[in-house]
Amino acid sequence: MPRPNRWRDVVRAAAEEFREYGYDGSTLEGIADRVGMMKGSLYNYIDTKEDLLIAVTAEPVEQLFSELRHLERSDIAAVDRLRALFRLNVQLFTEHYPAAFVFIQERSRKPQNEGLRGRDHEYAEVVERIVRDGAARGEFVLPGSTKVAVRYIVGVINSMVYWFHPAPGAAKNDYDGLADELFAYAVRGLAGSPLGQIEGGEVTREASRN
Amino acid sequence: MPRPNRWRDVVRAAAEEFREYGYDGSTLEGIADRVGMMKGSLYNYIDTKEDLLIAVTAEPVEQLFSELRHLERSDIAAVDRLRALFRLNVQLFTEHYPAAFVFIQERSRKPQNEGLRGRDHEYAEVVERIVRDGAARGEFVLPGSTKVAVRYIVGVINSMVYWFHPAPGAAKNDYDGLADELFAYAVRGLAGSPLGQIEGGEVTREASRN
Amino acid sequence: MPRPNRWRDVVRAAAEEFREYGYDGSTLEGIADRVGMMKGSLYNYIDTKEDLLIAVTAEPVEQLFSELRHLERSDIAAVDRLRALFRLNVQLFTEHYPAAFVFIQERSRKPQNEGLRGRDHEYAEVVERIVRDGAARGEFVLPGSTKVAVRYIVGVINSMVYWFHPAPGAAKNDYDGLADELFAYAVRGLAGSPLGQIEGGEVTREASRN
Amino acid sequence: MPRPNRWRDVVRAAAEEFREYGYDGSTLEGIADRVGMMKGSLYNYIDTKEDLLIAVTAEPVEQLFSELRHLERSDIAAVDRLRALFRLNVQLFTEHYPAAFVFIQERSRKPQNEGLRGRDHEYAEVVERIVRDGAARGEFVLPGSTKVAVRYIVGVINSMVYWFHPAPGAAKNDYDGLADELFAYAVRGLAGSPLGQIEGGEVTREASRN
DNA sequence: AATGAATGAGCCTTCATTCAT
DNA sequence: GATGAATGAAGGCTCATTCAT
Repeated sequence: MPRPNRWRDVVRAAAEEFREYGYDGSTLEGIADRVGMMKGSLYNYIDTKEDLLIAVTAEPVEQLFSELRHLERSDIAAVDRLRALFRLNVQLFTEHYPAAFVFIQERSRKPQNEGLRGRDHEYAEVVERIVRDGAARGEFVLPGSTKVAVRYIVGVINSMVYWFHPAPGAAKNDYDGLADELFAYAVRGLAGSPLGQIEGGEVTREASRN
Repeated sequence: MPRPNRWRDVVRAAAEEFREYGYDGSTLEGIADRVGMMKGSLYNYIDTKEDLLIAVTAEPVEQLFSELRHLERSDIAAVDRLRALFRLNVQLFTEHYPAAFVFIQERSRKPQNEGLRGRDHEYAEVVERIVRDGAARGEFVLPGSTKVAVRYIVGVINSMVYWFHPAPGAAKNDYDGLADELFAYAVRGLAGSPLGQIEGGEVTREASRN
Repeated sequence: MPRPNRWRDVVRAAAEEFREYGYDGSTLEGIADRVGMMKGSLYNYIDTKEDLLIAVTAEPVEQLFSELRHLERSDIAAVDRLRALFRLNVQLFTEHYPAAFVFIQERSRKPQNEGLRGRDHEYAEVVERIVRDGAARGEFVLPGSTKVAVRYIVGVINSMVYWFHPAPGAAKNDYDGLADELFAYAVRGLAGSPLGQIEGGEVTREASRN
Repeated sequence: MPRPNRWRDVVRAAAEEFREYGYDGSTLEGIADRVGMMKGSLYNYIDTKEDLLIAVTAEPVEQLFSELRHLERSDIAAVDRLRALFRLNVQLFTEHYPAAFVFIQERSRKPQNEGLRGRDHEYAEVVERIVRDGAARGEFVLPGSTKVAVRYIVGVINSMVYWFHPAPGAAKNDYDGLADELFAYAVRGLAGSPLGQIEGGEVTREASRN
């Protein structure tokens, strides 16, 4: 009788605990409780608490980057790549909400976290390539430095974790409409040109119910 | 030789410690060290560690809200109010960087923090009034719900704390240009209408050096 | 080699420490030292220091009350019930001296201790029933209120803890003679009727060696 | 303008604080609060906290012993001396309730307290002389050792502090009746010879209202 | 793999005591 | 005498981590 490996449960529990109390505020005992084991048993899976932080974010992050690589290889307009980026992120948040929250929230912690910070930086570089490309092609008009433009986009996307709470059990694409809506703001602003001019990714009203 | 009251020093030290390690990761001893006193002495000023979190954010937050009230009483276009909002925030970040960072970072902690969360909500309401007003006047065009528009703006502003590091000793208005630049993105988007159409608050290139 | 559970040791150590320094004057470290563990390890058994106070007194107190219930069900004269009560208490003191001392000493502490105080009151009620019954049967003659009579008896019994120090390793009934001697004073006073009139429980001189 | 010396207030405050929380559970700040001064100011009156414990009990104890000396010089029957002893104690409790409570409660604390313990012993000696004398004269009949008889009497008297709460503002002799009532029990026991045989000190029913 | 007891370092908080003003 | 700030030594409690079973 094969005993199911509980590593996944452990990681999920850790994600939820970190989500709720933050990394420092979380307790190995709290995590063990969620899984239904003793805190000592966690050390059959990890060496240190920090391992859990890495594990929590690892898979979702790798998945995102894998998809980002696909995206960057595609031969579409910068706007469309940007729209896809928004969707990818919303999909990630939908499927891995706690992990995503934890990543965003913990990336600026002092000790260690080099891993998280490094990934954060890589992500910004992806956005930067899209922005630069779009600017070069005339799709985007940057009134200032590229850097600010990039941070603006990254900020819009990351700040979602503070207000976007996917319904439990939501499917990957359930919030694509929301992604498009936010994307629309990012690209044409609050007062920007009419929506019609941005083709594709129809924004549905229902999407913003969250 | 008068013994100066060190409450201000204590709050400043706490702000910096929280900034660096987060609230949970911070130590009263660490804070006391920065002030140059024993950790026990802190209790001449506070009752619990949590008091420091409140104290750190209290003054800057009150200052911001006081200015927001002024702003809301003014009789200018919604766009202009929004631009002013961006400047106010950047000025706040400039003058109270650690406190602002701590506020943004800690507002989603679980235990307590009702105070922070309440202020967070109030802030969103201010933005909401500006957005609604602008939409009513035709200054803004909302393709989706107001809620998302508001969160978009709030997100753009708040996410600054993760990349905006004012020079030590910077003066209040040193980064108004940066505020305008970010404001421009918020209002006309990455691909929006030419900058010229948005009067006032000229964006200077130098502003984005940070 | 089985690791024995040390809860009993912990409780015993706590009883001795409390006995010696009082609850407030006692230290978890002091208790842990007696058991031979680190103070932090105590928290595998308790949640707070107060738990130890409860644990120390719980078993002896329950044992006493269990025996009191037996006693009250018996169908003997009030004098005899009272004599039995004295013996029960002395036996309790003999077997659980530190715990008994701690109970008596700490029951009037301010914070909490509702448990102790409640038991104290229950005990007085048992005595009251004996006294009332004896008065009704003409065995006792109360010159004043029942209340004072009850407190007189309770006082005589409780005050033993301040001078009665059972020999280490003493057996349960080793001091029954002492109990009878004290009982004799309680019932016939310093100047009372000759001892012979009170049947049973012969008072031995040797008993008062303590 | 003569500033009234607050030493008395300090001692009274300490007595009440000790009464309520015990010596170890009491705080110099709590005491200072009652007097209306800062805890640091207490050190204008004392050198250490222990000084307060001594001060609290000193005067009442000295007063009692002074009266005991008078009593011992008097040439009356042992019974009468014993009755006077009960009255003296009740008067002391009436006039110095907190102090008396503190004395009784703290005398068995471990560190120091040699002073208190010494006085305790002296007191027992006084009682012993009365008991021995009464036994020699045939006023008392001791079925066992003198020691137990003495401890019996001391216990009856001391245990009063746990149930006797004089009305605030009560006068010295307000509870003489209660003293006599208790004395009656001490001398003739619960089942003893009729009250009438013990002359003097009429026991009033009202006395036992407390 | 899991358990539960133990460890040891560290944290928040308390408090008697000191001291410059 | 009084004040308020500071000290420094604990003390209760937490928690990541270890380990024998």
